[in-house]
Amino acid sequence: MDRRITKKDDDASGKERPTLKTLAFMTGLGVTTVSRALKDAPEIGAETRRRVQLVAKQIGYRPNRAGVRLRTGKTNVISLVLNTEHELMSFVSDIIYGVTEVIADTPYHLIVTPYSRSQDPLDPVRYLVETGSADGVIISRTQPNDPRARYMLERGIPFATHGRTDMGLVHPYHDLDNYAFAGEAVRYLAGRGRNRLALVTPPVGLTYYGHTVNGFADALSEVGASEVPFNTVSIDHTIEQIRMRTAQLMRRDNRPDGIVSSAAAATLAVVAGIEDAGLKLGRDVDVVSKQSSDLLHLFRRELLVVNENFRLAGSELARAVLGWIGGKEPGSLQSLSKPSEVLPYRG
Amino acid sequence: MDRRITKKDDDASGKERPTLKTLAFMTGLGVTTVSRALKDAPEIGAETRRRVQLVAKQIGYRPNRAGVRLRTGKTNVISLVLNTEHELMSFVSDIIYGVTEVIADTPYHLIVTPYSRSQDPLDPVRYLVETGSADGVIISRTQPNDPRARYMLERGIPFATHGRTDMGLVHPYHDLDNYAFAGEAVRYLAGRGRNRLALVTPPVGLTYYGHTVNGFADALSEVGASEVPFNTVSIDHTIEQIRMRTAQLMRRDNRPDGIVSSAAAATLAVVAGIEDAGLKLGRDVDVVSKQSSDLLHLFRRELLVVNENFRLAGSELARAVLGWIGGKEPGSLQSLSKPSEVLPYRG
DNA sequence: TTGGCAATCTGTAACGTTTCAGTATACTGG
DNA sequence: CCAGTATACTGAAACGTTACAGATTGCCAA
Repeated sequence: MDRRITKKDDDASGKERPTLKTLAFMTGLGVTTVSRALKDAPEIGAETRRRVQLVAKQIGYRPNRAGVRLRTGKTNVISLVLNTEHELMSFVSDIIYGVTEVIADTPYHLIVTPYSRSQDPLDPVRYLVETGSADGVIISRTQPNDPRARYMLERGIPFATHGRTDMGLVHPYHDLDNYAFAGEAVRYLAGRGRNRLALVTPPVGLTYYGHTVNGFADALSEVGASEVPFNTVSIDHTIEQIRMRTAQLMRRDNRPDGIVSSAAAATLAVVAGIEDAGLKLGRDVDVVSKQSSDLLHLFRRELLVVNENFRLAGSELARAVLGWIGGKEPGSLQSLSKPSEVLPYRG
Repeated sequence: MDRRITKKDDDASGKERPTLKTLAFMTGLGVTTVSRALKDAPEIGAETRRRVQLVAKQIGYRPNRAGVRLRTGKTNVISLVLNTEHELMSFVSDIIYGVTEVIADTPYHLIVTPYSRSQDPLDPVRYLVETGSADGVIISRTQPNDPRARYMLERGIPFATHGRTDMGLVHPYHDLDNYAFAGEAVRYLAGRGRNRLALVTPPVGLTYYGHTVNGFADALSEVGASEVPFNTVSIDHTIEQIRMRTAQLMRRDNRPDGIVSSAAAATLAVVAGIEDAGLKLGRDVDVVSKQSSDLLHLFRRELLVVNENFRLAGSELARAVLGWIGGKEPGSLQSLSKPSEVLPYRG
């Protein structure tokens, strides 16, 4: 046997990052044994196992991600796919923080995969799947018939959606009950005597657009109020557009006396529009708005708010993906948050 | 030669992701040749090179990240290290988008590495460096004497800081000129006849705290105005705290008639506090505030704003890190943004 | 002719991990 | 005492890539 001295036969020297080989050398075992001992394989003697684990802890052994990934295909990465144009502000950081909270004491890393308006939303997902860059994926801006969900379901890659789909396919999701939100909002406004209501909708095409619109409509007929159509804007429009069109709306004869808004940023614009039209919030019109951080009441105390917790959403989505990766049933990884009740300014 | 048939000798079948071996088989070359042809090595014949690259493009070859990483140590990852408690809202998503914009057409992925208040800020950085999880790092909340920067400089890992240090060590950074910001703000207020000014500072301990305070002080004496001390808050305090203490401040005899605020969220609280004290913005007191999205003017049109572009910051930071990784001089990768001028509400 | 050299190309080893197919030892029941 | 088997361990191969150290060919100068 021609046994040449190779570069690393003088292992366990000191400065280099320890590997299984280092551990094997230190314990006098084979790398196979060390590998199995570290993952509590049953065919390793109890004492050996403890010994290996002790040494590993002592010298701060951390498995090399590239090694694991190359051998097993497991990336220990989950990817959050984000639209870099639409996603409104604070939203994103909260979700990210929620996700990181959950994966903090797992080996998982979070990578952010962006896509822009010009691209097909399927592109980034296809990239992730084709290159095997992640073990799990989180997507938002979910549509009733979502090609991304369908694609990942076909390829068998675990994912979770922020928002539900409606394709008769089962997969993990987290969503706010926007049907309930819109309903609560309408009932609250009706309780204050408002009966000509307008809705600032979510982006047309997303699933929760439908939920919101339905909740709004159903509650309207329940309380016997009427809708003032306001289809010219959604929360995806710019501040300027929303503001202008709200002002137009509020100058009409049959202007609404109550508005339900699906997002805080849009609400700022709506209020500006209302005031542009010379009307006063709380007197001429009441506005109920979702918000994700507690800013609207600083803005105008007359605003009526419903809180949505995006940090929670991030956590739930991460939990769902990890659960699926871990072998749980996708159907058991779905969660729906109730919105808070409608909150007027308190003291 | 005992040449056993191994699992993958029947390569190039179709469904599997193509590797160098696949390309080698298809072109009839060795994997070494293919590898070098793809990176335009000079010792490969021009025609061979073109041929390999053509085939590679045709079948959509993408180098396996784990393979490259294992072999070379290059991760093709850059990490953004974030504090999950302090970082204020929209801030974060803008930076992320800025970063992703720059790395979009590079092989780099962005991973978000969080740390919480309870932890030593050095922890996540140490983790990244020790596990070799990234080729480059971006940190924020930079301090004059920043242990993280020092640590990474020692280890020789490329990084960029959002904000400058003051340790006599040179490294890439991007920063807003907060000295200029505070100065402009003071001069603007003085121009409106305000001469008893207070400052809502950045978090004590961060480098730009000093810049801001100095810019404020120097401009004060330049214009002959006086400072009303307001050291009880910084923009790291909660909305409630800022609001309460502003109200207290504004009820005192020697209350300021002008306030400079270092962050939009704090400004909301400041305004609330002003109004709690029964005073009117624009009449009793003027407020100049930095903001990163165009919301403050919707909030109160009397506010005077200075814009800070965090998306640009993200791009600059990413460019800086990539530049350093690519071998440029760290000293050449520093950039300082001028703040916008002070903007009153326009029509 | 021959030695040298440039131009192209190639096999092998190595990065760190897990899995497959064992091997060595001790113990069991007949 | 032996076959059979459970227990505890091990070497080699493989994942996909790059670097090192050649190998082969053709050409030119001496």
